[in-house]
Amino acid sequence: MAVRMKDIAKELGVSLMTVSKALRGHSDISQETRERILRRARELHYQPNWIARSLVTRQTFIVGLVIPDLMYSFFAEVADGLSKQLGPLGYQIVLANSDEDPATERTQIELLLARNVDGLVLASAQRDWRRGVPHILQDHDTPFVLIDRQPSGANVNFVGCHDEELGALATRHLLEEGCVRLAHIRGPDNPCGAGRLQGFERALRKSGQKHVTHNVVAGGSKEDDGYRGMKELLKLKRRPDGVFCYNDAVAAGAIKAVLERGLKIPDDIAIIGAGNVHYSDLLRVPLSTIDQSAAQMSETAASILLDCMRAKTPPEPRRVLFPSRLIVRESSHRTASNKK
Amino acid sequence: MAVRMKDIAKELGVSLMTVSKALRGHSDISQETRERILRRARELHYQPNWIARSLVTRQTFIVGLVIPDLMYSFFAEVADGLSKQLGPLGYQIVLANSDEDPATERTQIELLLARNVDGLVLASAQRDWRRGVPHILQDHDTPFVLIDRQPSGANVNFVGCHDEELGALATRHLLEEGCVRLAHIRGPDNPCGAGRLQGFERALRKSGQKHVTHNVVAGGSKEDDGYRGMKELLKLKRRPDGVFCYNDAVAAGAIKAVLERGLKIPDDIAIIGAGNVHYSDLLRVPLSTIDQSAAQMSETAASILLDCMRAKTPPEPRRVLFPSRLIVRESSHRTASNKK
DNA sequence: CTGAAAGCGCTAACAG
DNA sequence: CTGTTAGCGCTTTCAG
Repeated sequence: MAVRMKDIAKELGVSLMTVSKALRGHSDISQETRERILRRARELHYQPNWIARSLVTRQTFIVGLVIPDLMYSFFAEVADGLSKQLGPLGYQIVLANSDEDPATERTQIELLLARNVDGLVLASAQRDWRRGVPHILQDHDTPFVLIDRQPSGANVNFVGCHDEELGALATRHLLEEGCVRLAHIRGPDNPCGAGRLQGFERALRKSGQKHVTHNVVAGGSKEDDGYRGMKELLKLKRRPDGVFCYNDAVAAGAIKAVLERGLKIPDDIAIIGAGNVHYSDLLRVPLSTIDQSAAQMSETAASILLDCMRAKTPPEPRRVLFPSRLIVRESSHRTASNKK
Repeated sequence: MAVRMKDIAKELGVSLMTVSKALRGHSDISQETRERILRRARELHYQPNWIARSLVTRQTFIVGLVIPDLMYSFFAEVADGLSKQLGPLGYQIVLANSDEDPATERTQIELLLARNVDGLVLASAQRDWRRGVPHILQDHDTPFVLIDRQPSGANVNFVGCHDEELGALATRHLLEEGCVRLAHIRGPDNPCGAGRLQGFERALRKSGQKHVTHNVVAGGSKEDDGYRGMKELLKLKRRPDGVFCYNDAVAAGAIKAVLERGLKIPDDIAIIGAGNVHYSDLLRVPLSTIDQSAAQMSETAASILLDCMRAKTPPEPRRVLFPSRLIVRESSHRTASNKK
């Protein structure tokens, strides 16, 4: 059994409180007693019981991170960044994987709240934020920051990028590269997937080019979804020559499907993803993508969360949008001869 | 403020105990009272306070996962597998990133234990397991499973593969492909890195081929380490024609360095990694690797841990070694003409 | 079937 | 400077 304060106190013939204070560096303990206590505690490998401490202080030094997927390296990067920011301050992170399912996400959030986490970072899988999660979160006054997935018109902390712009940026790039039969393998049915789709469509409308056609196929957020989506596109009589994929994982799947079919990227089909995942320049065909600054995002999310956790009264919600940055690599960069 | 049992009890005019029992489905509560309580609890979105509950039951339903790196997708796969196994049973996972540093790892383990986690999964960064961690773990009787990183001769739960065999397998493959100037970009200075290195050297000795030379360069476990390691190898007068990399991340970095130098893979240099990370067949040059069955590993680790957590008395430590499976892709597969 | 008493390991507030 | 008292929200034990 682990040592408790009581044990140290009894052994040293002082009261439990004296031990408690000494251990936490309270000033009103004599130099000598403090040292005696600290030494003995060290010898016994004493570690304060955080469960007990949390029960009274109402602080757990735990932050919950809810993400739809760990395998997609974008969220692994977020998790990594968050733990690097928060770890040195004594926080640990509880990971909850919603697997892109709104109901699972709800349950996980509830559990996290029941554990009295000090804060929450959510890449939400909710289709409609307003009806899903808010009231659970509002009952508890646990601060939270949404990340990556933008909730439609809710006044909450958010760090991410403007999805519609992102979609438009990717699409304009394909147009500029001379693609005339565009397609989009869309993401999940949530604000994020919807936003990128809208950006795609808006950019097409604005381009004003009459001869440009387009298609949208169902996708998702994972590699498999991209693979299937692209297969479907390849069945079309007039197959696309430029495809914007919801994210890099989807794009990776799409590339696979194209190469299997024996077509060339970008000559036959140009491809662009989103996320700028850390290995995307090492892919079969180095992947063009829209950078979302994952590292900075998690850094910002962490600092907003910290502000909230430290504040007495909840600060005004902040929304930080990082600019979408186009990164052109081989998968979409057509040589002059290929452009029309 | 969140609702407590006390609130429900007062409101319904029953005792706190009755609520507690009803909520946990105790049989000795009348049908009617139970329903009244359950209904009200649901209406109020009551969630039991796990901190309080844990303090008395000594169960947190939290499992700690300590890994040296999240970005290397192998561990992300482990984290994912673990949470998929344990999640449905009501467990959540606290992530602790040791960043390949033994001291950080120790601190993280101590914190996890102070949080009374029910169990621990460790991909340990300790150089020498015996002097590092055991006594911290033995004081607490928290069950734990080591994963991937094999401790030298300690009788504890372990799930992973035989590193020396893995190294030998990779090396034999390179020899069979006709490489004659082998090199190894080694991993961290721990049993795992050491084992793979030994396998490399053993396979070379056994091959008995006199004209085969070899080199070993310092590396690490990340992409950068591989990049730097390969750069160093490329400086040699007689540069290697076959390189075994500690893991896939290192191999990805190595590939980058080779391509930047304008050399061909596998014709000029064959490369093989380890881990069979999920995107390795999508890499610039599809990566040959040794599969370590990440998914099955985490599944097995989870089930061993569960057995321990449920058992009254600690079961005999189990060690499960998965076979290393060679996966040949383009990065090491030389055409006949290239073989000597 | 229901509830009162005691306590998990710790800290806040105050009294000596 | 040190110690006492009173909980945090829940469960365990045992008496009604």
